[in-house]
Amino acid sequence: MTSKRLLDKTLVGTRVGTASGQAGNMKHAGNTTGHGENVTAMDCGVILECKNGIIMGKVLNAKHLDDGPLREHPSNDLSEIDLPSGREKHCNSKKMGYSGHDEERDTGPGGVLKRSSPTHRLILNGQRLEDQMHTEPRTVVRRVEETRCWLPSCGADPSPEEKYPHVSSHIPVPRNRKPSGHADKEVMAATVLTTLSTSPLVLNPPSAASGAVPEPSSRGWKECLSASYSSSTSGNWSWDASDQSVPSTPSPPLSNDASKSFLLSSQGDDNIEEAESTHFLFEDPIPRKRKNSMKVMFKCLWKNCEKVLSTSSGIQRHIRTVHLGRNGDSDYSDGEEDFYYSEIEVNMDTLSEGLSNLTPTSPTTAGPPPVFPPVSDSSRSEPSHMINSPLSQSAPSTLCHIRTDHAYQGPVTHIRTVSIGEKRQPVSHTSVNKIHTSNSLTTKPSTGARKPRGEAKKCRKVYGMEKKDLWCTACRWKKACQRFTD
DNA sequence: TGTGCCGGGTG
DNA sequence: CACCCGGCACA
Repeated sequence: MTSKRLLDKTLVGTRVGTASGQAGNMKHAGNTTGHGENVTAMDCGVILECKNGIIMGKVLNAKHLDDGPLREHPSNDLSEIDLPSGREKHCNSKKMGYSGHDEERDTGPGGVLKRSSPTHRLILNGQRLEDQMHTEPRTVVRRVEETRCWLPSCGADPSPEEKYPHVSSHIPVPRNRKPSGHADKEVMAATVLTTLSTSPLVLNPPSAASGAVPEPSSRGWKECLSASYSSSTSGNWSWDASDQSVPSTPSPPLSNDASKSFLLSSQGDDNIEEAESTHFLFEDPIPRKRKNSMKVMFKCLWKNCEKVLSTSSGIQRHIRTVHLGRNGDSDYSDGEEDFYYSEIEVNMDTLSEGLSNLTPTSPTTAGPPPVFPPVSDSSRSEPSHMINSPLSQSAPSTLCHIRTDHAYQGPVTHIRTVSIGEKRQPVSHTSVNKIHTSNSLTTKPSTGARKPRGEAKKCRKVYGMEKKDLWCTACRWKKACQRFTD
């Protein structure tokens, strides 16, 4: 397990170019990793090195990283990539990453691939890379064999005898490919390279990047790779080659709008979670109240799930049983679950408030990520979540009393306002009541909630006990006065 | 403590 | 429903 994670985190730590802007986007979406310009990704003896926007692929023994010079192959020498269609979806649904709970990994400077990117998980021939690492001796240093990109957009000329269907799911493998063993490593290497190419920085190197990127070569493999992915048969996600934006995360399949959080774009039916995620993953505009109110939670990243559990074991079990279809009774874990959840810091205080405000009917939950408008001085002191909440828009931020109609009060109409601090709520204000019940722990049950006493004199005061017959019926019945309403 | 009135009981 | 009242919360 330890070794696996070590390898995984190495694998994910790849960065191409400087791309600070893109990296910033990714940072929003999750934890990042990577360490600067030249980053090496290694797994299963595959070394990927990114220099000036070119992915250098190497296959070697992980154990021999320090052994002598390594042969490097420019990106246009990417080797054979064989993604059986039956596996590709799986591959796409996996994220290449590490399980990690290592904060240092998570926050590496300029990182690109975030650990919450299940897409980058590499599974080849039904076997994960780390599995290979466990089963194969690492004693061979091999170079990645060269092959031409066969995709049409690359102008490649794949051998006619290769019957691979269309594009995307397969990249033809030379027939002289070695049937096993090292070949698998080569495949892995190629796949790693391919997977890494899905990085936004690779597909869309920012113009502000170092500028040292050799444009022709990078464009070539960019086109190949993006075209390959654009026609992915996974069906869950894809992006057009013309669309240079990239799914920031994989499976859970995501929007191709990398500028937005994957959570924002893909979880329309789970707004609460969405908002939470937004809150946690984006740069938090909401000042946290107290540090000691923070709690680490574990959020499932599976599409349309996003279950949040308080323990890593719990979330692993959830993923294992619910998403991976494994035996829930078995405690066996190869760590794959690690790739499908991420840690989030939950501010327990704001969480409850946020959940309260983000009811399914809340208009704020259906829109884009919150853009906090300039607020007035008076509202600036309010909690941030109030700014966009429906309540804050329809009601003054200050508490105001509610005057409710009563059956005894007759056809008296009021323009009523609802306030958080109010105890009593008309039954018709269901959405408001929801907010209150979840927002205020001190809210009492329906019994005992009273409206504030009115200022006006009532029949008793006006007429006195002596003239009780002059009282309104409500007063006589000890009900809310009909005659002298507030 | 007086007042307002909610909730519930009775017919 | 109409009527009544116990009991609570608030001023």
